[in-house]
Amino acid sequence: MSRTPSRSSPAVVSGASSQPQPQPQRRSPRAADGPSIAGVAEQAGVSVATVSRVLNGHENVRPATRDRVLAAIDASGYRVNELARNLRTAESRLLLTMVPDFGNPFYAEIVRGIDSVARRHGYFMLLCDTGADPGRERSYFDMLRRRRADGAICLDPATIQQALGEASQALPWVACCEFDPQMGVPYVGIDNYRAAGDAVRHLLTRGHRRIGLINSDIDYLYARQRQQGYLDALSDAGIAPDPRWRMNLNSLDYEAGASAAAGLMLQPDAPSAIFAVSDTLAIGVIHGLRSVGKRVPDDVAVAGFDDISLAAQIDPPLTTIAQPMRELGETAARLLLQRLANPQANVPGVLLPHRLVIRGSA
Amino acid sequence: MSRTPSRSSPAVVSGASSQPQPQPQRRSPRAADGPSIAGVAEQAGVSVATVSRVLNGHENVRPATRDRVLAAIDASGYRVNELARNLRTAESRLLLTMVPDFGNPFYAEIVRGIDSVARRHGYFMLLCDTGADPGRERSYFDMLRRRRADGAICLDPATIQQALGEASQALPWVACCEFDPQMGVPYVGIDNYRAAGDAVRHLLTRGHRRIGLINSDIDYLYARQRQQGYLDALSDAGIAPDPRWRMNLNSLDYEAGASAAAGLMLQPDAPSAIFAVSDTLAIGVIHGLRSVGKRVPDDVAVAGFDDISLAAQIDPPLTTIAQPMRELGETAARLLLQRLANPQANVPGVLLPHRLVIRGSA
DNA sequence: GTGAAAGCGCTAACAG
DNA sequence: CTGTTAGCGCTTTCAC
Repeated sequence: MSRTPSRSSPAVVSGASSQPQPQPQRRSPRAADGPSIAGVAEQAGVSVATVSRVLNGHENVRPATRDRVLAAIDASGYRVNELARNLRTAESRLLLTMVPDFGNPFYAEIVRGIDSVARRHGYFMLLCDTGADPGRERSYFDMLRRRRADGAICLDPATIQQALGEASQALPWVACCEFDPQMGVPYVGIDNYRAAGDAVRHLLTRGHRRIGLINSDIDYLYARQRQQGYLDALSDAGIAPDPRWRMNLNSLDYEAGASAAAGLMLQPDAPSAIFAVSDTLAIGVIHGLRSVGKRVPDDVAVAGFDDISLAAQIDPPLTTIAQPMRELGETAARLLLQRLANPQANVPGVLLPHRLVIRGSA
Repeated sequence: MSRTPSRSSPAVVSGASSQPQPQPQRRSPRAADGPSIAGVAEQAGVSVATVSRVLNGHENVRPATRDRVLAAIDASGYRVNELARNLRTAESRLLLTMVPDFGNPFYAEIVRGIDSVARRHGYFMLLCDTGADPGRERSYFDMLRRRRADGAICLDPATIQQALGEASQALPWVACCEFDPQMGVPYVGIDNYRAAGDAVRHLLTRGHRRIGLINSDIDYLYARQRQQGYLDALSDAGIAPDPRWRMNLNSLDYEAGASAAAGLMLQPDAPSAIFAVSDTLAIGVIHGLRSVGKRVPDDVAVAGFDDISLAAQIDPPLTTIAQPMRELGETAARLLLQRLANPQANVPGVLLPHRLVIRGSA
């Protein structure tokens, strides 16, 4: 077998470094880094302005000249220095996406959506894992102020967004999934209240009366909205929700769901169904249920939320609320691009439809 | 319930945009964007050089002057324009990380490792999903040439890395997980050959003789190495590997694993154990096995590779080879930083230890 | 200690 | 059509 992993002593297999501690030193401004636009101009026998024109595809260049420039570019292996271009045009063509945890598959698909429209519009996307930490969040917002990025999409808890306060109001950003309509920031999300109600009503339809809720941190607006949807759906059915059926977790990890479910089952009058506000949680719940000898859905039914691709793969397949993840990301990116194009226009808030997906778990 | 999702018509809930098609226009260079360093200098009654000095924490500034500058900065809400700074210092402080599919949880943890050391060294990390597409790969490498980024970490298939050819040899990048030692590019990874052998030998120990291999695209060096490890382990045990037990998939999705496993079971003399080269595949395999009525591990044992956090959660818990994902990422980032700090130093290739984790599936 | 001035490489008027 | 020129905002010698 292999040695036990050891942080301190990776096995050096070949070569050697003369610099054990990485201590980046500034790259010399005058490094032999290939030619600048001036070099190309000289080589082609034209002015830098002309080179710039062909670089940017302007019309007013005689074909012969253009060809000469192109040849010079080719011969010299020239590449524009975007740093310089960006300074001149006052834009970085970089978009920030801030997520609380990019290990969660839910975000992966959203981020793909953002990335695809960003790229289609000539922007690159920088993915930032904030860990739902206000400090990190703030430091990323600072990138906007420092012109490191042109705009941002924030998926962090609404509470954190609010903490940024009015100071950030004017910055070019939009909220995705988590948003406070009052804040005046463009947003895209779903109707969490109704979606949660749909899930609970499905459980009700299946004959369940004791329905537990495994919720995430209440810092998330979606957590509050889904809880309300759950509460009201129960009340509407003439059921008085027992507070002991509800749990709030500060993590969406599988493990968190597993131990929460196991805990819930310890109660004398334990729920016969559990609604978890995230598929990752729900998958953990199923695991936790099994660990205390409960069968799903026979002993306890489980419903999740998001419909990540994994949901259909586990045993039993997960009944869940599908969010249009890809579309959420795409819309967020489009809203941001709109705002960038037209800073003073008021950009809409958008709600996308969700869908109940019934599988084996409930 | 809700309407069916529709790509073309998101429900606009509030506000309205005057610009339906995002058509970014250049931000005016002279925008009212807060003061520049010159403004601060004027306000503090000093030169821009002095402001720059306090900004960068240089020693030779009289405390009184420093305070005056700091006050001016504070009062004006000044933020350095990193675009300008970057042009001047000829570095972007941006690192690229290229992954073939960032939906795979395996990469998430590696990327976290990269991100943490990058940030600790004052760099931001741009995550790029190449989809294992050479064209996208190339375009990201171009960011290095255009100075959009200072360095890159590539997790894409070795075949693609090689396709980049010598042209990229001089660029500041390192390979992670996928690497060709011959290429002269710094790398970090594990001993895939031995790791695969360890997995297969474990299956052998459990008494299995007919062991299937569900492999990924052979473009990946790891796929070839793990296959060889599998083959040799079998041969060493005096078993002639049946080619019908082997499958190559061009995806690591759960679905791919599921249908591959189902297919494998159709054979007359189907394997009694399956080694999948990725946990995501293995999870799909278990699902696929179940769908054709096979129990795991009683009818068919399953071993995976990676040890993503999900592996312990599914039923049955997955026996797998653990890769030190976090450490792989951290090491890759450190190697890159080393290379940046000292371009001509030859940076080492590093192999990190793996570990067999025995759970319920095999 | 502090200031003046020279660029980093590029784009965009403005002339011609 | 093409060239000249003036910066974008910052860092960094080089004087004083």
